[in-house]
Order: sequence, then C-alpha cells, then structure tokens
Amino acid sequence: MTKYEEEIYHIITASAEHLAVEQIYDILKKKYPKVVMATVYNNVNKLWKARLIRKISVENMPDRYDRTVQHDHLVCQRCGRLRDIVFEDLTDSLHRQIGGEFLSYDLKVLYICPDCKKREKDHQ
Amino acid sequence: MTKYEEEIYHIITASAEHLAVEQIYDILKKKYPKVVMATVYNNVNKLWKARLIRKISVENMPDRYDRTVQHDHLVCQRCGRLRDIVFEDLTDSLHRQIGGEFLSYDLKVLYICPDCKKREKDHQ
DNA sequence: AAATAAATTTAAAATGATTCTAATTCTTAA
DNA sequence: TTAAGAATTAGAATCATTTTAAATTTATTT
Repeated sequence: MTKYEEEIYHIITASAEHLAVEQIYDILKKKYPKVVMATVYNNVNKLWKARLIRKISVENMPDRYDRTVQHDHLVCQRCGRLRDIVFEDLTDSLHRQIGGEFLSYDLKVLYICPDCKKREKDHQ
Repeated sequence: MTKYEEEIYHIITASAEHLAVEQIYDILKKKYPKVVMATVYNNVNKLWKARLIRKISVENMPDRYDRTVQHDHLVCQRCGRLRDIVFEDLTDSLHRQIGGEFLSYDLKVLYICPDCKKREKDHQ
C-alpha cells in the first residue's frame, strides 16, 4: 500500500459519512496540498478492485465509497443523504431464490428521512 | 402524449429486454429516420418523471428503462444482462423496518447467470 | 381561418464525472 | 547506482446525458 492508498483507505473507513471522490480529495488536500484528483480516482479504484472498499452509485450523484461490511442503505429522496441499515436474513433469503451463482446484492431503500419529513411539516 | 412519447413508451413497455436510450433510438429510427437522440432522452425523462417507466442504473453501463410494476433485478456480472425476479413479501418487510416515509426500493442481485456459468465451465 | 402562444424537436455545444495518456517522479531489487 | 517497475501528475479525452437556442409543430384565442 502506498502512502496515498493508505490515507484514502483510512479516510473512507474512518468516516461516518459516505464520501464522494471530491470530498476525499478535499480532506486529503489538507495534509498533502499538492495531491491531484486523478490520484484519488486511481487509489479509490485500486481499493475497490481489491474489495477493500465498496462503491455506492445513486442516480445523478457522484459515486460514494464505504466500508465493505455487508449492509444496506436508506437514500433520502429529498436531501440525498445515505444512512446505513441492516435487514436481517436478507442475504440468505436472496441466495436461496436465484438461479446461477450468487455474488452479492445491492439494496437501496428510497424514503424521506425523518429530518426532511419534519422540515416539510414545519413549512406547511 | 406526443407521437414520440407514445412510441417510446410503447417500445419500452413492449420489450422483454431492458433497453438503453441507444437501443430505443435504433428501434425508433426504423420508423422515423429523422429522429434525434435528444428526443429520446427528452421523452424518456418525461416518462420517467411521470412515473410511467422505471430507470435502472448499473455501474459502467448506460441507464436502461423498464416497466414500472415493482420487481427486482438479477444482474449478471459477466455479460451484464438483466433478468427480472420477484422476491415475495420484500416490500412489506422493508417498509416495516425503516424510520421516515417509505417510497420504494431498488434491489439488484449480482450473480453469474446460468449461461455464463455454463460457458465458464465449458472453457475449463 | 389567422394570429398568438405553448410545447416539442432539432442541432450543436456544454457538462461533469471519470478514465486515459504520456511524461515525470518515486521505490525496489539486482 | 543502475535498471525496472509503480505511482503520481497534468492535462486531454471520453461518453452518457443535459442544456441552449433556433426551428418546427401543435394548440388556443380572437
């Protein structure tokens, strides 16, 4: 692991947020002002290919990166924020129902988060 | 509904495949040789905003469009082909477990389809 | 039916996230 | 201590998609 790879890995796994390349770049830049976007892309891809991090793609948003531990995501359709959630026994259940070789799954529940819900109510 | 909107809606809902804009364009062009990509994009977006069709985004692939009836997708990681599947009782189960307002969900099961599995076996 | 407004289509340029290329710098091993 | 191999950089290229502004079609009002 190179310096940048390690730093980027750390930034992603240490964050409670789900970071996009640009945010990773911003954080990294504080420590290494000369670093360049392509470096973040390169390393993020390297980490992803090595299955050390996970990529989350949501419509009309840049990809975000996350820890690899299997979990699911709630995506707020108002603010775009992601939240983690674990639906129990889902993997097994899916596994059983498909033909072919199961690899993994990607579940996003679209919802309106409690914060936005509240904000909407207040504005009425 | 305009002529193109209607045609495009029909192409998408009549197809057993999951079509990308380019394929829709190719089909439409046979009947209307002068039609242009932007028209397909415009109408596909209009239909999507009206919730008459569904958008399926998969990494590194152009968006594909589909009927709106709720169902899930198997995505083959070898050939990229999508197949429909219905996991029973999933909606209810998810609905119950989130905070906030449930809107919908998007589930993709990544797998190796039986065809590719067979092909791999034959090549060994 | 003519005139006006509104919506759709077109063509081409712009966008924006991401990837690629080639040159440069850094690291490792012989 | 030089050669080979990686990683980084800068900037151009890519590609799906969106935007713009002009042209055309459709609908509405007088």
